[in-house]
Amino acid sequence: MPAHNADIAAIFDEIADLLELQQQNPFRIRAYRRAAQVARSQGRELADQVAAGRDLTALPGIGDDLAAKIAEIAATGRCRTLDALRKQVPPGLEELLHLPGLGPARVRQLRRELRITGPAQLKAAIESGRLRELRGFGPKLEARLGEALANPVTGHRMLRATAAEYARSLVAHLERVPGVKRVEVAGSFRRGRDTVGDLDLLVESDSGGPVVAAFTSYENIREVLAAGETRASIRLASGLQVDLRVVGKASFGAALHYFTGSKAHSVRLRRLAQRRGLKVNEYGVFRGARRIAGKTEESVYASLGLPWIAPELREDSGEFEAARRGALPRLVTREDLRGDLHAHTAATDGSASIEDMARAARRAGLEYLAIADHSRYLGAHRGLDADRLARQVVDIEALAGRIPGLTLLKAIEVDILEDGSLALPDDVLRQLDLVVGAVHSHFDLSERKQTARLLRALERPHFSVLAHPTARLIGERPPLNLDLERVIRGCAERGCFIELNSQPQRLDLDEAGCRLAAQHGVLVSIASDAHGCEDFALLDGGITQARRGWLEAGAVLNARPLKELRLLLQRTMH
DNA sequence: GCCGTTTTCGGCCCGACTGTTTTCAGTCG
Repeated sequence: MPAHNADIAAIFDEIADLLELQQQNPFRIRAYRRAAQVARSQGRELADQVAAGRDLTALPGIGDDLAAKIAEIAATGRCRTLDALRKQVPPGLEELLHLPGLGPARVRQLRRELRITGPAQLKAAIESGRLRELRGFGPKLEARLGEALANPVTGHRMLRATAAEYARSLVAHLERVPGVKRVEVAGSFRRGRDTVGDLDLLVESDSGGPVVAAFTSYENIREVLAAGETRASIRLASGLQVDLRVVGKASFGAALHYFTGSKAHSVRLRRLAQRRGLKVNEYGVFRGARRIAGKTEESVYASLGLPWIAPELREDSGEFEAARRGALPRLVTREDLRGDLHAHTAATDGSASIEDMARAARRAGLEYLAIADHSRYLGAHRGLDADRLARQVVDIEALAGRIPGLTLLKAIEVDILEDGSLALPDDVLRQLDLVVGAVHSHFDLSERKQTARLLRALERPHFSVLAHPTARLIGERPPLNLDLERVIRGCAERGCFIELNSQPQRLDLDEAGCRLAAQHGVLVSIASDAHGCEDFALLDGGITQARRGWLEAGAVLNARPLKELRLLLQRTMH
């Protein structure tokens, strides 16, 4: 089985955990953690890069040793270093390491003094009262560990769109506190990740006390995890953890930068500063005791000779190198979008008429809209067959010119069947402006079969855009077993396009897929997949994801003017 | 284990909060 980047990352993270338990050189441990991060953020499969003979030591944080380990994992799916470590460390210790409040030092202490090597023994030690006799373990830690053992970590991440609702009301709550001048959501939310593990709120105020007090007395709190002068953490009833920091005006930019992260990006920035004899912390950039920057993020970057880097790019996955070369992308914005190539109506599972959807699209600032309702396929209710599609085409044509500033395009979201054929015949598809193809069944084929299925679909005479390419539903359904790079190459060869579906649960392509598409010159259709008039707002989420994937307007199909779009689509409809 | 406009060895990001201490180690972000 070929090793994917996520597999490589998991192996490096586990090596780091095990080395930590053995109290090895912390910088060696950090190197493995960094490598895991780098592997995860790669757009292209490392295994493919190895096969293509690429020198992996060109990647940040990857030297001769780690490059060799990546090659080993790519070739064998295993890593001898990890295999050896696993023999030296009892398997339960790693589980203990992931409990809140336990780090390597305490896990080693548990093993040394109580012979505890796993969760079950820890539980027994708590129940027998032996745990609290250990130096450094008191009643609070005991209670916290007992809790964690009783309720195994959900570790669940929340959809960004869901977290946004909590963020909105928390921000409004804090903005009402006297003395608060500014509130920003930082963290992975600001970086635009599709899911967030927690919310990080940053407040500008001269005194932290009242802000912390207001924060920790917010309504839906399950528990206050920590509360100091300038910092506090709460857990909401929903389980969402929210962290607060309060800083003064002179530090706001530095703090916003620091709490936006990512950690890898921040660490990299601090190292750059260090080499220049500067120190960066959340209060500013310092030369000795003198603050030389920090009021704005721009000032922080500028003090290091760098242009401001957009939050979506801050993953230490090439943005520093690009910034130094003056080659940062001009990321696509919502204003760049001229149309939307995937929307539904009440004819299938949408809620509005063609005309209402068209007017809503116009209100959302779009110039063209493709009506792409579902085709009928096995088991689907109300999908369009050839006759109903023909009638819808007539309806769409009847609206031509009736909605000022908006052009309707005739399309279909046609099912890709198990064998790669499409659910409607060629002579029906031919009458449309574009064909959007999608997988809605047979999600569990092998990688070989699934890849072949999609490649066959792309080869159909009428096929324009591959919709939600991996069919993932975040937190519900994993992505298809797919050689995505092979499929993207297929799109390039065939002149087809690939979709970034903006539904919050899909956001499919992901950021790595976006980078792959751009590398292969395949234009991305950022689509709302709207099922109602309000759904064009979802395009914002798609744009955020596209920005995380380094996409510029030139790489986005529906940023093209209508005339140009028509030419591109015609080539897919011969 | 990585890395270099202070280079091939000697460094490696930084601070707040907690719990348990009695001056601080460990954890966390």
